[in-house]
Amino acid sequence: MPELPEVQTVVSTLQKVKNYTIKDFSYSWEKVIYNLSPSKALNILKNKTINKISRKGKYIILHLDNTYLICHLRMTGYLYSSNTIPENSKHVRCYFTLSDNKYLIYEDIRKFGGFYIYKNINNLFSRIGVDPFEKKFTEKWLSEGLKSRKRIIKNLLLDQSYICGLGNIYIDEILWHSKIKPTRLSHMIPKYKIKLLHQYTLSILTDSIKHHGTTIINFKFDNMKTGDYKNNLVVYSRDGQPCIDCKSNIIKRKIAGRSTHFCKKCQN
DNA sequence: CCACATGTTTCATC
DNA sequence: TGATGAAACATGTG
Repeated sequence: MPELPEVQTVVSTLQKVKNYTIKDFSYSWEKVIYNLSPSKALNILKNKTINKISRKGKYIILHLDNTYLICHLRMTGYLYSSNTIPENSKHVRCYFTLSDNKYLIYEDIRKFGGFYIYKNINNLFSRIGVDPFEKKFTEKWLSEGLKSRKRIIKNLLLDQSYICGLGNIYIDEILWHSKIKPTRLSHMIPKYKIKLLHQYTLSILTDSIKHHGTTIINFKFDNMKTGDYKNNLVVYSRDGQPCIDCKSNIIKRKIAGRSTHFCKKCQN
């Protein structure tokens, strides 16, 4: 479920585990760490301190001593800290016991998400592109990227190796605000719309972060809290309802293999 | 039973 | 090469 604003929300609330040390690791699903066996993971993580918690794209990065513990929530991941382990929660896939009787707990209904453990952060950075909140994300950079590719804009914006952090919901929202049809080829988008695309990418993500992201089905953070940017969505999950600008019906179609919502009249 | 779900990776194919 | 689409991952809901 989570895209950039939801992941940022999680990262903000996880600041409270900063300076805690990992003492133990327990799991109920052996594939919860993508690139290592659980026993090797424990060997590496044991007694390492969480020095910093940051984010790139949809990845949560825990900076340990000489090691990175990276979490991707995929569709239904829920990473939070607590003083107790939940007794009757069906979906706890693993948890890290921290110093001072704190826990870092990972729940995941669909088991798509999980962790990577890397010595070198370039293992991650080399496969993902520019985060919209990085300095590199300028109108000029975006414009050159769109012109040099000839791809359906929805597909391109979903491509995490180009821009990382955007997902299905926010792309639909950003394209509506920018008046760009999701099937438009990237090199055919006029300059003034690229300017809008750049501006709305930043303003919509910023706005959503202020609302702690969007909870439609599963997104939770901290202690069962939910985001309320849902009330600000203008196209996503509003198919059949009137466009807030022109009143014609919002269309839902499969594009790039994902359900895509847009206004036929406003977006060209 | 079927379709669908805020994501990413892999593989076959154009 | 580069892009696309389908499948796989696994579970739940309507």
